[in-house]
Amino acid sequence: MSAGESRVLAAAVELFSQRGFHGTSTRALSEQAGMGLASMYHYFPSKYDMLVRILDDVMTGLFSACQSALVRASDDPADRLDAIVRAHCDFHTYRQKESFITNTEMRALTETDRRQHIAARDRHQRMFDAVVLDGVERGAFLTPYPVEASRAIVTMTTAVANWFRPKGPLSPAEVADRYAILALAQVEAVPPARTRAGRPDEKKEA
Amino acid sequence: MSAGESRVLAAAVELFSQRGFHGTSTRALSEQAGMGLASMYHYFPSKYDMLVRILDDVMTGLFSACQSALVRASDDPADRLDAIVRAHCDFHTYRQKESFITNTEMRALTETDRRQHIAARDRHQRMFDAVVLDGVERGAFLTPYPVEASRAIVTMTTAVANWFRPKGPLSPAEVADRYAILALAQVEAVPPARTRAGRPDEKKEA
Amino acid sequence: MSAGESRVLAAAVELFSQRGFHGTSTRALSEQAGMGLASMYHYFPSKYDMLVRILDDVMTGLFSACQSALVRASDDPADRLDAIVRAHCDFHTYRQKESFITNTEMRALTETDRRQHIAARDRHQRMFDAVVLDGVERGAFLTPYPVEASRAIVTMTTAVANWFRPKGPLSPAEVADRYAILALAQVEAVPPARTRAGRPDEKKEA
Amino acid sequence: MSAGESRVLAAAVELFSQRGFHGTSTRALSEQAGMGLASMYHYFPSKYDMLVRILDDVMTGLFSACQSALVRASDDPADRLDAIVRAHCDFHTYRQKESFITNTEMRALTETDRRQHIAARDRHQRMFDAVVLDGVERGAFLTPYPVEASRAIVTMTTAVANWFRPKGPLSPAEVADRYAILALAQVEAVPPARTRAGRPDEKKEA
DNA sequence: TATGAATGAGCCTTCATTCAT
DNA sequence: TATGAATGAAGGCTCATTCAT
Repeated sequence: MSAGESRVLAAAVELFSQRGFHGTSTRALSEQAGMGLASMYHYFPSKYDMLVRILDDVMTGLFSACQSALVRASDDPADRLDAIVRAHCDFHTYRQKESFITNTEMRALTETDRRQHIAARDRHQRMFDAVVLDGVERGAFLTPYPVEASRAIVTMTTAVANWFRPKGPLSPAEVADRYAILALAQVEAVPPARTRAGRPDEKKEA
Repeated sequence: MSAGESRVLAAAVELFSQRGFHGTSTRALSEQAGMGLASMYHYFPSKYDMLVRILDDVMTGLFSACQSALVRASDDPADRLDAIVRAHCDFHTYRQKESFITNTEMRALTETDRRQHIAARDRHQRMFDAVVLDGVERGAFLTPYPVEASRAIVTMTTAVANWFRPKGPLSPAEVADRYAILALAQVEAVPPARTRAGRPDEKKEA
Repeated sequence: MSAGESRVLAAAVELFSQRGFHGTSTRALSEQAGMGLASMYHYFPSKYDMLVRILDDVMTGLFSACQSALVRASDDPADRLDAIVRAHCDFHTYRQKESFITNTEMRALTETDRRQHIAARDRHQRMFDAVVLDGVERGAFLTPYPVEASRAIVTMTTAVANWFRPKGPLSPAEVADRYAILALAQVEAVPPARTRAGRPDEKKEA
Repeated sequence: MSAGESRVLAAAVELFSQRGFHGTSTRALSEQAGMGLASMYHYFPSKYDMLVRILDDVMTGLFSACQSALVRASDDPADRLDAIVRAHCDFHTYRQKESFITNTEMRALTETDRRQHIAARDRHQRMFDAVVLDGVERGAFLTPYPVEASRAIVTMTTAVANWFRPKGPLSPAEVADRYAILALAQVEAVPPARTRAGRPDEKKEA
């Protein structure tokens, strides 16, 4: 990756995360990148391609980070969940802006690109599902809602990119620690038998 | 609210949620609203004002929904958390599009409006914090990380607006049920004593 | 003239003089007139018609004011010039805003209307020319440039509408007094024999 | 000044003088300038800035033209007035359109810019005042109303831009000659003792 | 590699006017 | 007489992109 290319990419990450894709003009990008407007077009054929590049990088990085975390982890379900949650969390603190863009600008993609992106997200979600379901099968996790728990874990960890501040009270590692613990709590617990009044639309999956 | 006004607002909710604020043109809005472009300006002085109106309505509605849920709930901490999570969850399924806009378009606000909005979100988050911390004080919740748990609960429930599909497998009530259970699991559990290798940046709040 | 009509006309005089014809919106006019936007159209078929009405009134008023001043004046050339200059001057202080509009908004007229207006201005100018030329013929005025003097007198007096302030140091009558004197000075004087180097384009009327 | 810039400026001078600032659309300007609409914005950040530029250029040019005329003139009061009137007159014939815009579009300026512009006009007027008052002090001019005469001279000469036609009977130099003579006549003359009936509002400065 | 100049399409908004009530 | 609602056209300006240099 040439120096110019990475300057442009950094500018896009910065501005897309601050103002959104449609809220960022090419002029603003070129200023942020410290080059003339036309020069950017030597590195990317269009503004849109910068977005695609960022989202692709994020999904690729996220996937491989989680995968290699699992590879390094033991066979213990709790360990595996711990590992993948930490990896996911770290990614969203260390590469916060790119992650945030991924969370918010998916809709700027073309139909085709969006389908691809969603597919990648689904594959990613399924990595978490697999860990949780494996734990349930092996009796390590007791949650009656493994799929919902898995999704909740991914979304709450993804949201770290929305609120994390490097100068805040928690370091990335501390955030990861705590989110790993919260995640485990969700899957290990068995819900208390609780009587609650039925609600009008309690119909599906009953 | 006049008929025209609500048509415009509905159009804005629909398109802002699909394409984002900056990605929605006033022409598209007027077509969606079924009126001439200039006619919209009888109801809203600008596109921006539509956004502000939507975000204000969401924050107001969210706040009052959660507050009245707490009013109706018993004094039991688990009951109170259950109530507020359900209320929050319901809001994000029943008023999904508006909620989604709130999640994604905050950055389109002016500095002043954004500050106000963030203040409202903070007050809202503190409602959850208060419920969790109260449960911890009274010994009902054992989590060592009440603030993080509270934030995780809010964010994972907020994210419901991102993925929920009315035609999906779960009804809003079922989603609310399960998220209430997952939320409780996060605060009730005490983390297992677990030995883990320290990580390089474990420095803050140690 | 109905009450509504004169309110509209007063609003038009006020705003056209302040912001110009093209710089005044119908909405601003309706607010200034204290009525709804559509109501104005009961009194004038269009914004343009208000302008035409104002300019017509000015030209009519100006013409008759000057003419009746001449009727009342004696046969003495100096007296006649004095009378017409005072009348002209008074009109531009007492009906300052309308006069100012006439000075500046002629170009907003359609081709046809502009021709008519210019014809009226020319007739008006010729009233002054006649007074000056008569004085010259009768030996009362010595200026070698009666036509230029006449134009200069009209334009400098017309410009009174541009700078006169009712709260300024001079009353309308004082302005008229002095301008009458200045006008007489221009026509009565014979230029001193003055030797001056010729200038490159001294060609016409030589 | 780039070629594009002066093409835009020439277009603005042409159209603003014909139709006024508010009556000229940017599209019309771009056609007159022979370039695309967006291209104009390489040279001027807004239509308004073109106006400001024109008015600034006029005031600067007018000021320096009059000043250098005085520098070149002798010490004789009549000579000085002759020089400054000629310079002023020439400016309004040679740069007629810009001058005309200055006469008519001052009101399109923002409050701040207008104040600046008026200040410049006042300084300019005071140049004339100084010449006339100096002549009076030194006994060369006998007019009892030097300030009014000075203003009348400036306004009648300024109005040359309103009526002068290059193809008309008088060359710019001839106009300047005659206006210099008319101006001198105004200041040199002493008004005849004239008895006139008082008028109702003869109150101020009595 | 770099960029100043250029532009067609589109942006948000306001325009003068009409019409049903 | 009065006006709220509506609109097609036009307003000034910015957009992402191209191209000659």
